[in-house]
Amino acid sequence: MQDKNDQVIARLAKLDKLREMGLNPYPHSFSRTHTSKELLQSKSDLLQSEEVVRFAGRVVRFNRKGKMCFMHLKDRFGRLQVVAAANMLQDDYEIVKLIDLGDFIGVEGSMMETQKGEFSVKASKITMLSKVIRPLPIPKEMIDADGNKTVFHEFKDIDTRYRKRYTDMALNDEVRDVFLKRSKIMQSIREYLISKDFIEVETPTLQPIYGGANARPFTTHHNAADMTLYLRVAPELYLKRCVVGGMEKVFEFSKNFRNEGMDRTHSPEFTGLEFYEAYADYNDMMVHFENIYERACIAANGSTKIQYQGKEIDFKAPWPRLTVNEAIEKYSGLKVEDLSDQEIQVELEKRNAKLDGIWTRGRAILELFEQTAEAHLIQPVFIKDMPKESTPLCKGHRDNPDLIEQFEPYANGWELGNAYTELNDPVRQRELLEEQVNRGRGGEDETHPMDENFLDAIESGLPPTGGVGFGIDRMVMLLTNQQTIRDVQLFPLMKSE
RNA sequence: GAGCCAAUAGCUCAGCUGGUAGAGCAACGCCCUUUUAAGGCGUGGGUCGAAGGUUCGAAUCCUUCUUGGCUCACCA
Repeated sequence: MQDKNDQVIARLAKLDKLREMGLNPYPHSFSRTHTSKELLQSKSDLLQSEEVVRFAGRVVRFNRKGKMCFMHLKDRFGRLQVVAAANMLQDDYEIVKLIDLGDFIGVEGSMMETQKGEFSVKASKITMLSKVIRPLPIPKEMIDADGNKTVFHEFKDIDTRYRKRYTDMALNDEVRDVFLKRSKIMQSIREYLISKDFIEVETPTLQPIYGGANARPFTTHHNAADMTLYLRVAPELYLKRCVVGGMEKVFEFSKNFRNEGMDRTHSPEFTGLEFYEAYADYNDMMVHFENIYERACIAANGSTKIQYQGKEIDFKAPWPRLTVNEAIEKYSGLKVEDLSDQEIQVELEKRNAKLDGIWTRGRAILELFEQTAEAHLIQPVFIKDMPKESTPLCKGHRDNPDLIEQFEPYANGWELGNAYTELNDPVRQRELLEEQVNRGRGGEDETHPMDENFLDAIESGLPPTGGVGFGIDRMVMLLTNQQTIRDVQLFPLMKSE
């Protein structure tokens, strides 16, 4: 190993000693009779029966007292004290002398209470399960009479914690909790969609043509086929092919990759969920969306209400629906319908906003919405009926030719997702995609490639369909009160040290 | 991409206007059979993020770089 400090050397010496004693410091398994949670649950029975239990975990506290030693072992459910006394353990007490903080050990013994009343395993046998050779900066904790926990010398260097997430998780319970909640959130989404008869599918991550979102892709190369491939920016175009194929209701948890900037809410790889339902429209999708969010919130927090950075947000369904124009009027008093293009531009200038690329009335209205309304959208709300310039994949509005049937759910001022009554008119679809290819990406030099195979699919018949896409990471951030996307991704990308 | 801030022992930090590196925890040795941040006595541990520069002398001042954080910009 690279850096050998005194502590590593001391642990390697203990490792040798264990081997000299004829012990395997890395045995193949250990059968537990109880986890820490199970021991606590059967506390009174076990104290009475003096049944022999087998318990294992990582040593997170150590208090040697001559020929006696108190340890706390931590498993995934919590920590529990082990009392290791020389007269009980006989030869095994030699092992106790070679234990360091961070080691995994297994104990066998009966349950007891110490003089201070702490429920503990009275060890009659100790087994080293994994000798750790690198010191773990395990903090000391003090719990006062009121049950408040104070942590001393906490492992908190942010950079190191992301780079060594295994250590971070082992030491900081709150970190592991976030990922437990993430798992519960994903599970609740999956259960909801499956209960509504959706089929979970997997579509390509490596794609010869990328699409479905206006984003810059990562590029890679397949050697044997000698072809350029892209990591997907969104699964949308493939999921629609599934609907064309008759699957009717499909969803996918999709790792998406976008070769753009990184900040508090953007990571180059992130998880999206998209689902599509044949014979449904965007109104049906709003119902699914608010149900999914409400259930996920309950799964993670046991309530529809959360605190996010001091703000209370209630995800209880149903959520209000506002059109873009209604939202602008609500928060600025401006009636967009009555304003000329000129007047809209004046309102934008008043707010120091400028439009990159080609000026169109629709894009200007969207910009005005962002300037006036977005920051106010703390409680969950659906913003719907965007100007038609917004996206080429959405169907026109049934009542207004200037609008499309798109909605974006908002909460905490964040755009949480994006959904449409999907465009299924193949002639119109081709026109819009060709326009996009010709236009390139709003003022930038890169163009969006034309996906002929996707158009062929739409030409082969997409039923009326509603679709939704949203970011799981941002959802987990909200529902676990985390401020940065790195805190909800297990192993976030870091630059090389 | 811009501005500001930070990087010192395994961990958490101190180190003033430049004088040759410090604490607590952890580690090592000894004592201790009911501890709870256990305690007592003793010992070792550092390329002060990296590279240059100024100076008799740099952790400290200057420059550049690296990594991270915050704010802003970009990004449907």
